[in-house]
Amino acid sequence: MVRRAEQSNYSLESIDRMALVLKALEQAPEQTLEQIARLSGLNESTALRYLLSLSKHEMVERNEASGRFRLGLSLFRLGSRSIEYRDIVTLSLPVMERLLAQFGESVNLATRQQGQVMLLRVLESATPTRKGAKAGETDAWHATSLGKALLAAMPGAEATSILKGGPLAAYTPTTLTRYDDLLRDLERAQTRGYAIDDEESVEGLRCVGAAIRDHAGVPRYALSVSGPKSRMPYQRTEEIGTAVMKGAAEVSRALGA
Amino acid sequence: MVRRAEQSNYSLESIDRMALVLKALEQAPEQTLEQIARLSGLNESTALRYLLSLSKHEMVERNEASGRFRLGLSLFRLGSRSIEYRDIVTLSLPVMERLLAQFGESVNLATRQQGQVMLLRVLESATPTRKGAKAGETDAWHATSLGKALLAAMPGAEATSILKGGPLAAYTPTTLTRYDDLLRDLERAQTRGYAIDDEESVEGLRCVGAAIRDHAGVPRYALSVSGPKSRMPYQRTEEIGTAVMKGAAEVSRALGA
DNA sequence: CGATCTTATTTCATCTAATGAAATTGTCAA
DNA sequence: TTGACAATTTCATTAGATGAAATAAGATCG
Repeated sequence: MVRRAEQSNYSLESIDRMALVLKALEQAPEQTLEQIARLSGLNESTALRYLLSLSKHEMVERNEASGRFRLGLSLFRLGSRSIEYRDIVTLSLPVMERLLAQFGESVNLATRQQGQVMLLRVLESATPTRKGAKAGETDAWHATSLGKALLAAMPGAEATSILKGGPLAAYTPTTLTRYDDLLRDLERAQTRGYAIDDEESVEGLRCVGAAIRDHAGVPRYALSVSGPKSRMPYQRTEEIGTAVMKGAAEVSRALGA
Repeated sequence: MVRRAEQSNYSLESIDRMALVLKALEQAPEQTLEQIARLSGLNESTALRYLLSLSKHEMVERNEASGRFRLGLSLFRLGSRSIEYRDIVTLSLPVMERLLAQFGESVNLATRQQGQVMLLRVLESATPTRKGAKAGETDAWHATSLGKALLAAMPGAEATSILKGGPLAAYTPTTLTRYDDLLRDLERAQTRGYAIDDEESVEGLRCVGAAIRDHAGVPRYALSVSGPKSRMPYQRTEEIGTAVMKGAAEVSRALGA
């Protein structure tokens, strides 16, 4: 009954082109036909046809006044459905709620998506100082506890190939932009069991994160707690880190790791 | 510069077929090729090609063990982007937060999408008893305060055409399933300024909602507060209803109504 | 108020690339 | 082992996608 497709040339070009259009629309909130054509590399006629066709299904909308195009609400509906029934979301929710209740800081769940780290769910701290990250956003691999927790948990070769994808951008003065520093940090995370982001992505923000392994033992998700450094002194970081690690292990077990 | 497409035959069939596939995938969390082909009306070969092509872009994923198909995480990412920059979401957030703080009950924002009422944003009450609705879900027009608030605010002919779409399904014993009853209820909502859902969609749940008008005065969104009837006696319903109505008017003004 | 410019939309001849019936292959269950 | 079932691949056919060029609608400027 189960047989997996092997042919790579088994792909519709129109779907690839549609994906190019959507990828272009992701780049900015609202764009003109010209911009979209340029970004997607499609002929203007073709880009317009894709945009109008997608509009019909509300996957693309346009600003009535300016005629510009933007991503449509059908995508929001489909996207909501796409995580609704995932085990990872339902299984980690109780753990996330417990961490939020215990420490009062924001709790985040992320996964790998198209080579990036994407937030799946965010439980926000009730305090006014919070990062304000939203599910669906993508984070840097090397500058967040979520990304580093995943990197530290995966085979070295895989981590290397991800990091080779681009330079280590500096988001703050403490971002680890040197390869050696990062590798050492990942080793520390490995022995410690959780990764630390000490203002490396956002100034004033400290996070601790640990990887979650799926049924096959693959580190596919990561759990983190993040808060302003004023409320996250190093001693507390250790305490929270241990709890995050335990929580991640608990979810891993629930997934059948 | 702005010229609007008029030709309806300006649409790519491959995009229509892709939409059929995605629509089929929305019906259930995970499906076999056969189910998807049947639901979408496509030939199995064709359906498979679309599914594999969409998989390449992570808009579709498959269960490794069973080979079944499901909606992919790219859609979640795209969907998040699609509401990120909308005025309605940013403008109503402060109002929603104020209502949550004031009454301690869940606050919901919805819009029309593909002929249905879809939740755009939900701020959940901190109490354990809460509906647990999630953004992206769709609600019944005739059995929720959000739907009824929209119906009551739109021209009668439009409301009628929406309601003619199907029978008035009964979700609870108090759901208004008779056309006359519903119309009378909508009239009451009109004079009152907000709609009430008194356990009409979920037993034990009471909601009050009001419509938000866009810059052109079209009732495009709705705001509601929902809570268990134990905490929503009629007197409080009135108080909250007035606040919701005022909040909705505030957002309408912010949108330029 | 008209001319000009910019950008979106439409047309249409060409031929790429999508289709689906049938054959094949892999898995599961007996 | 052997069917039975469902997924995958092949391939001849032609539907339907493409893009260059023409057109139309606003916007801007003099």
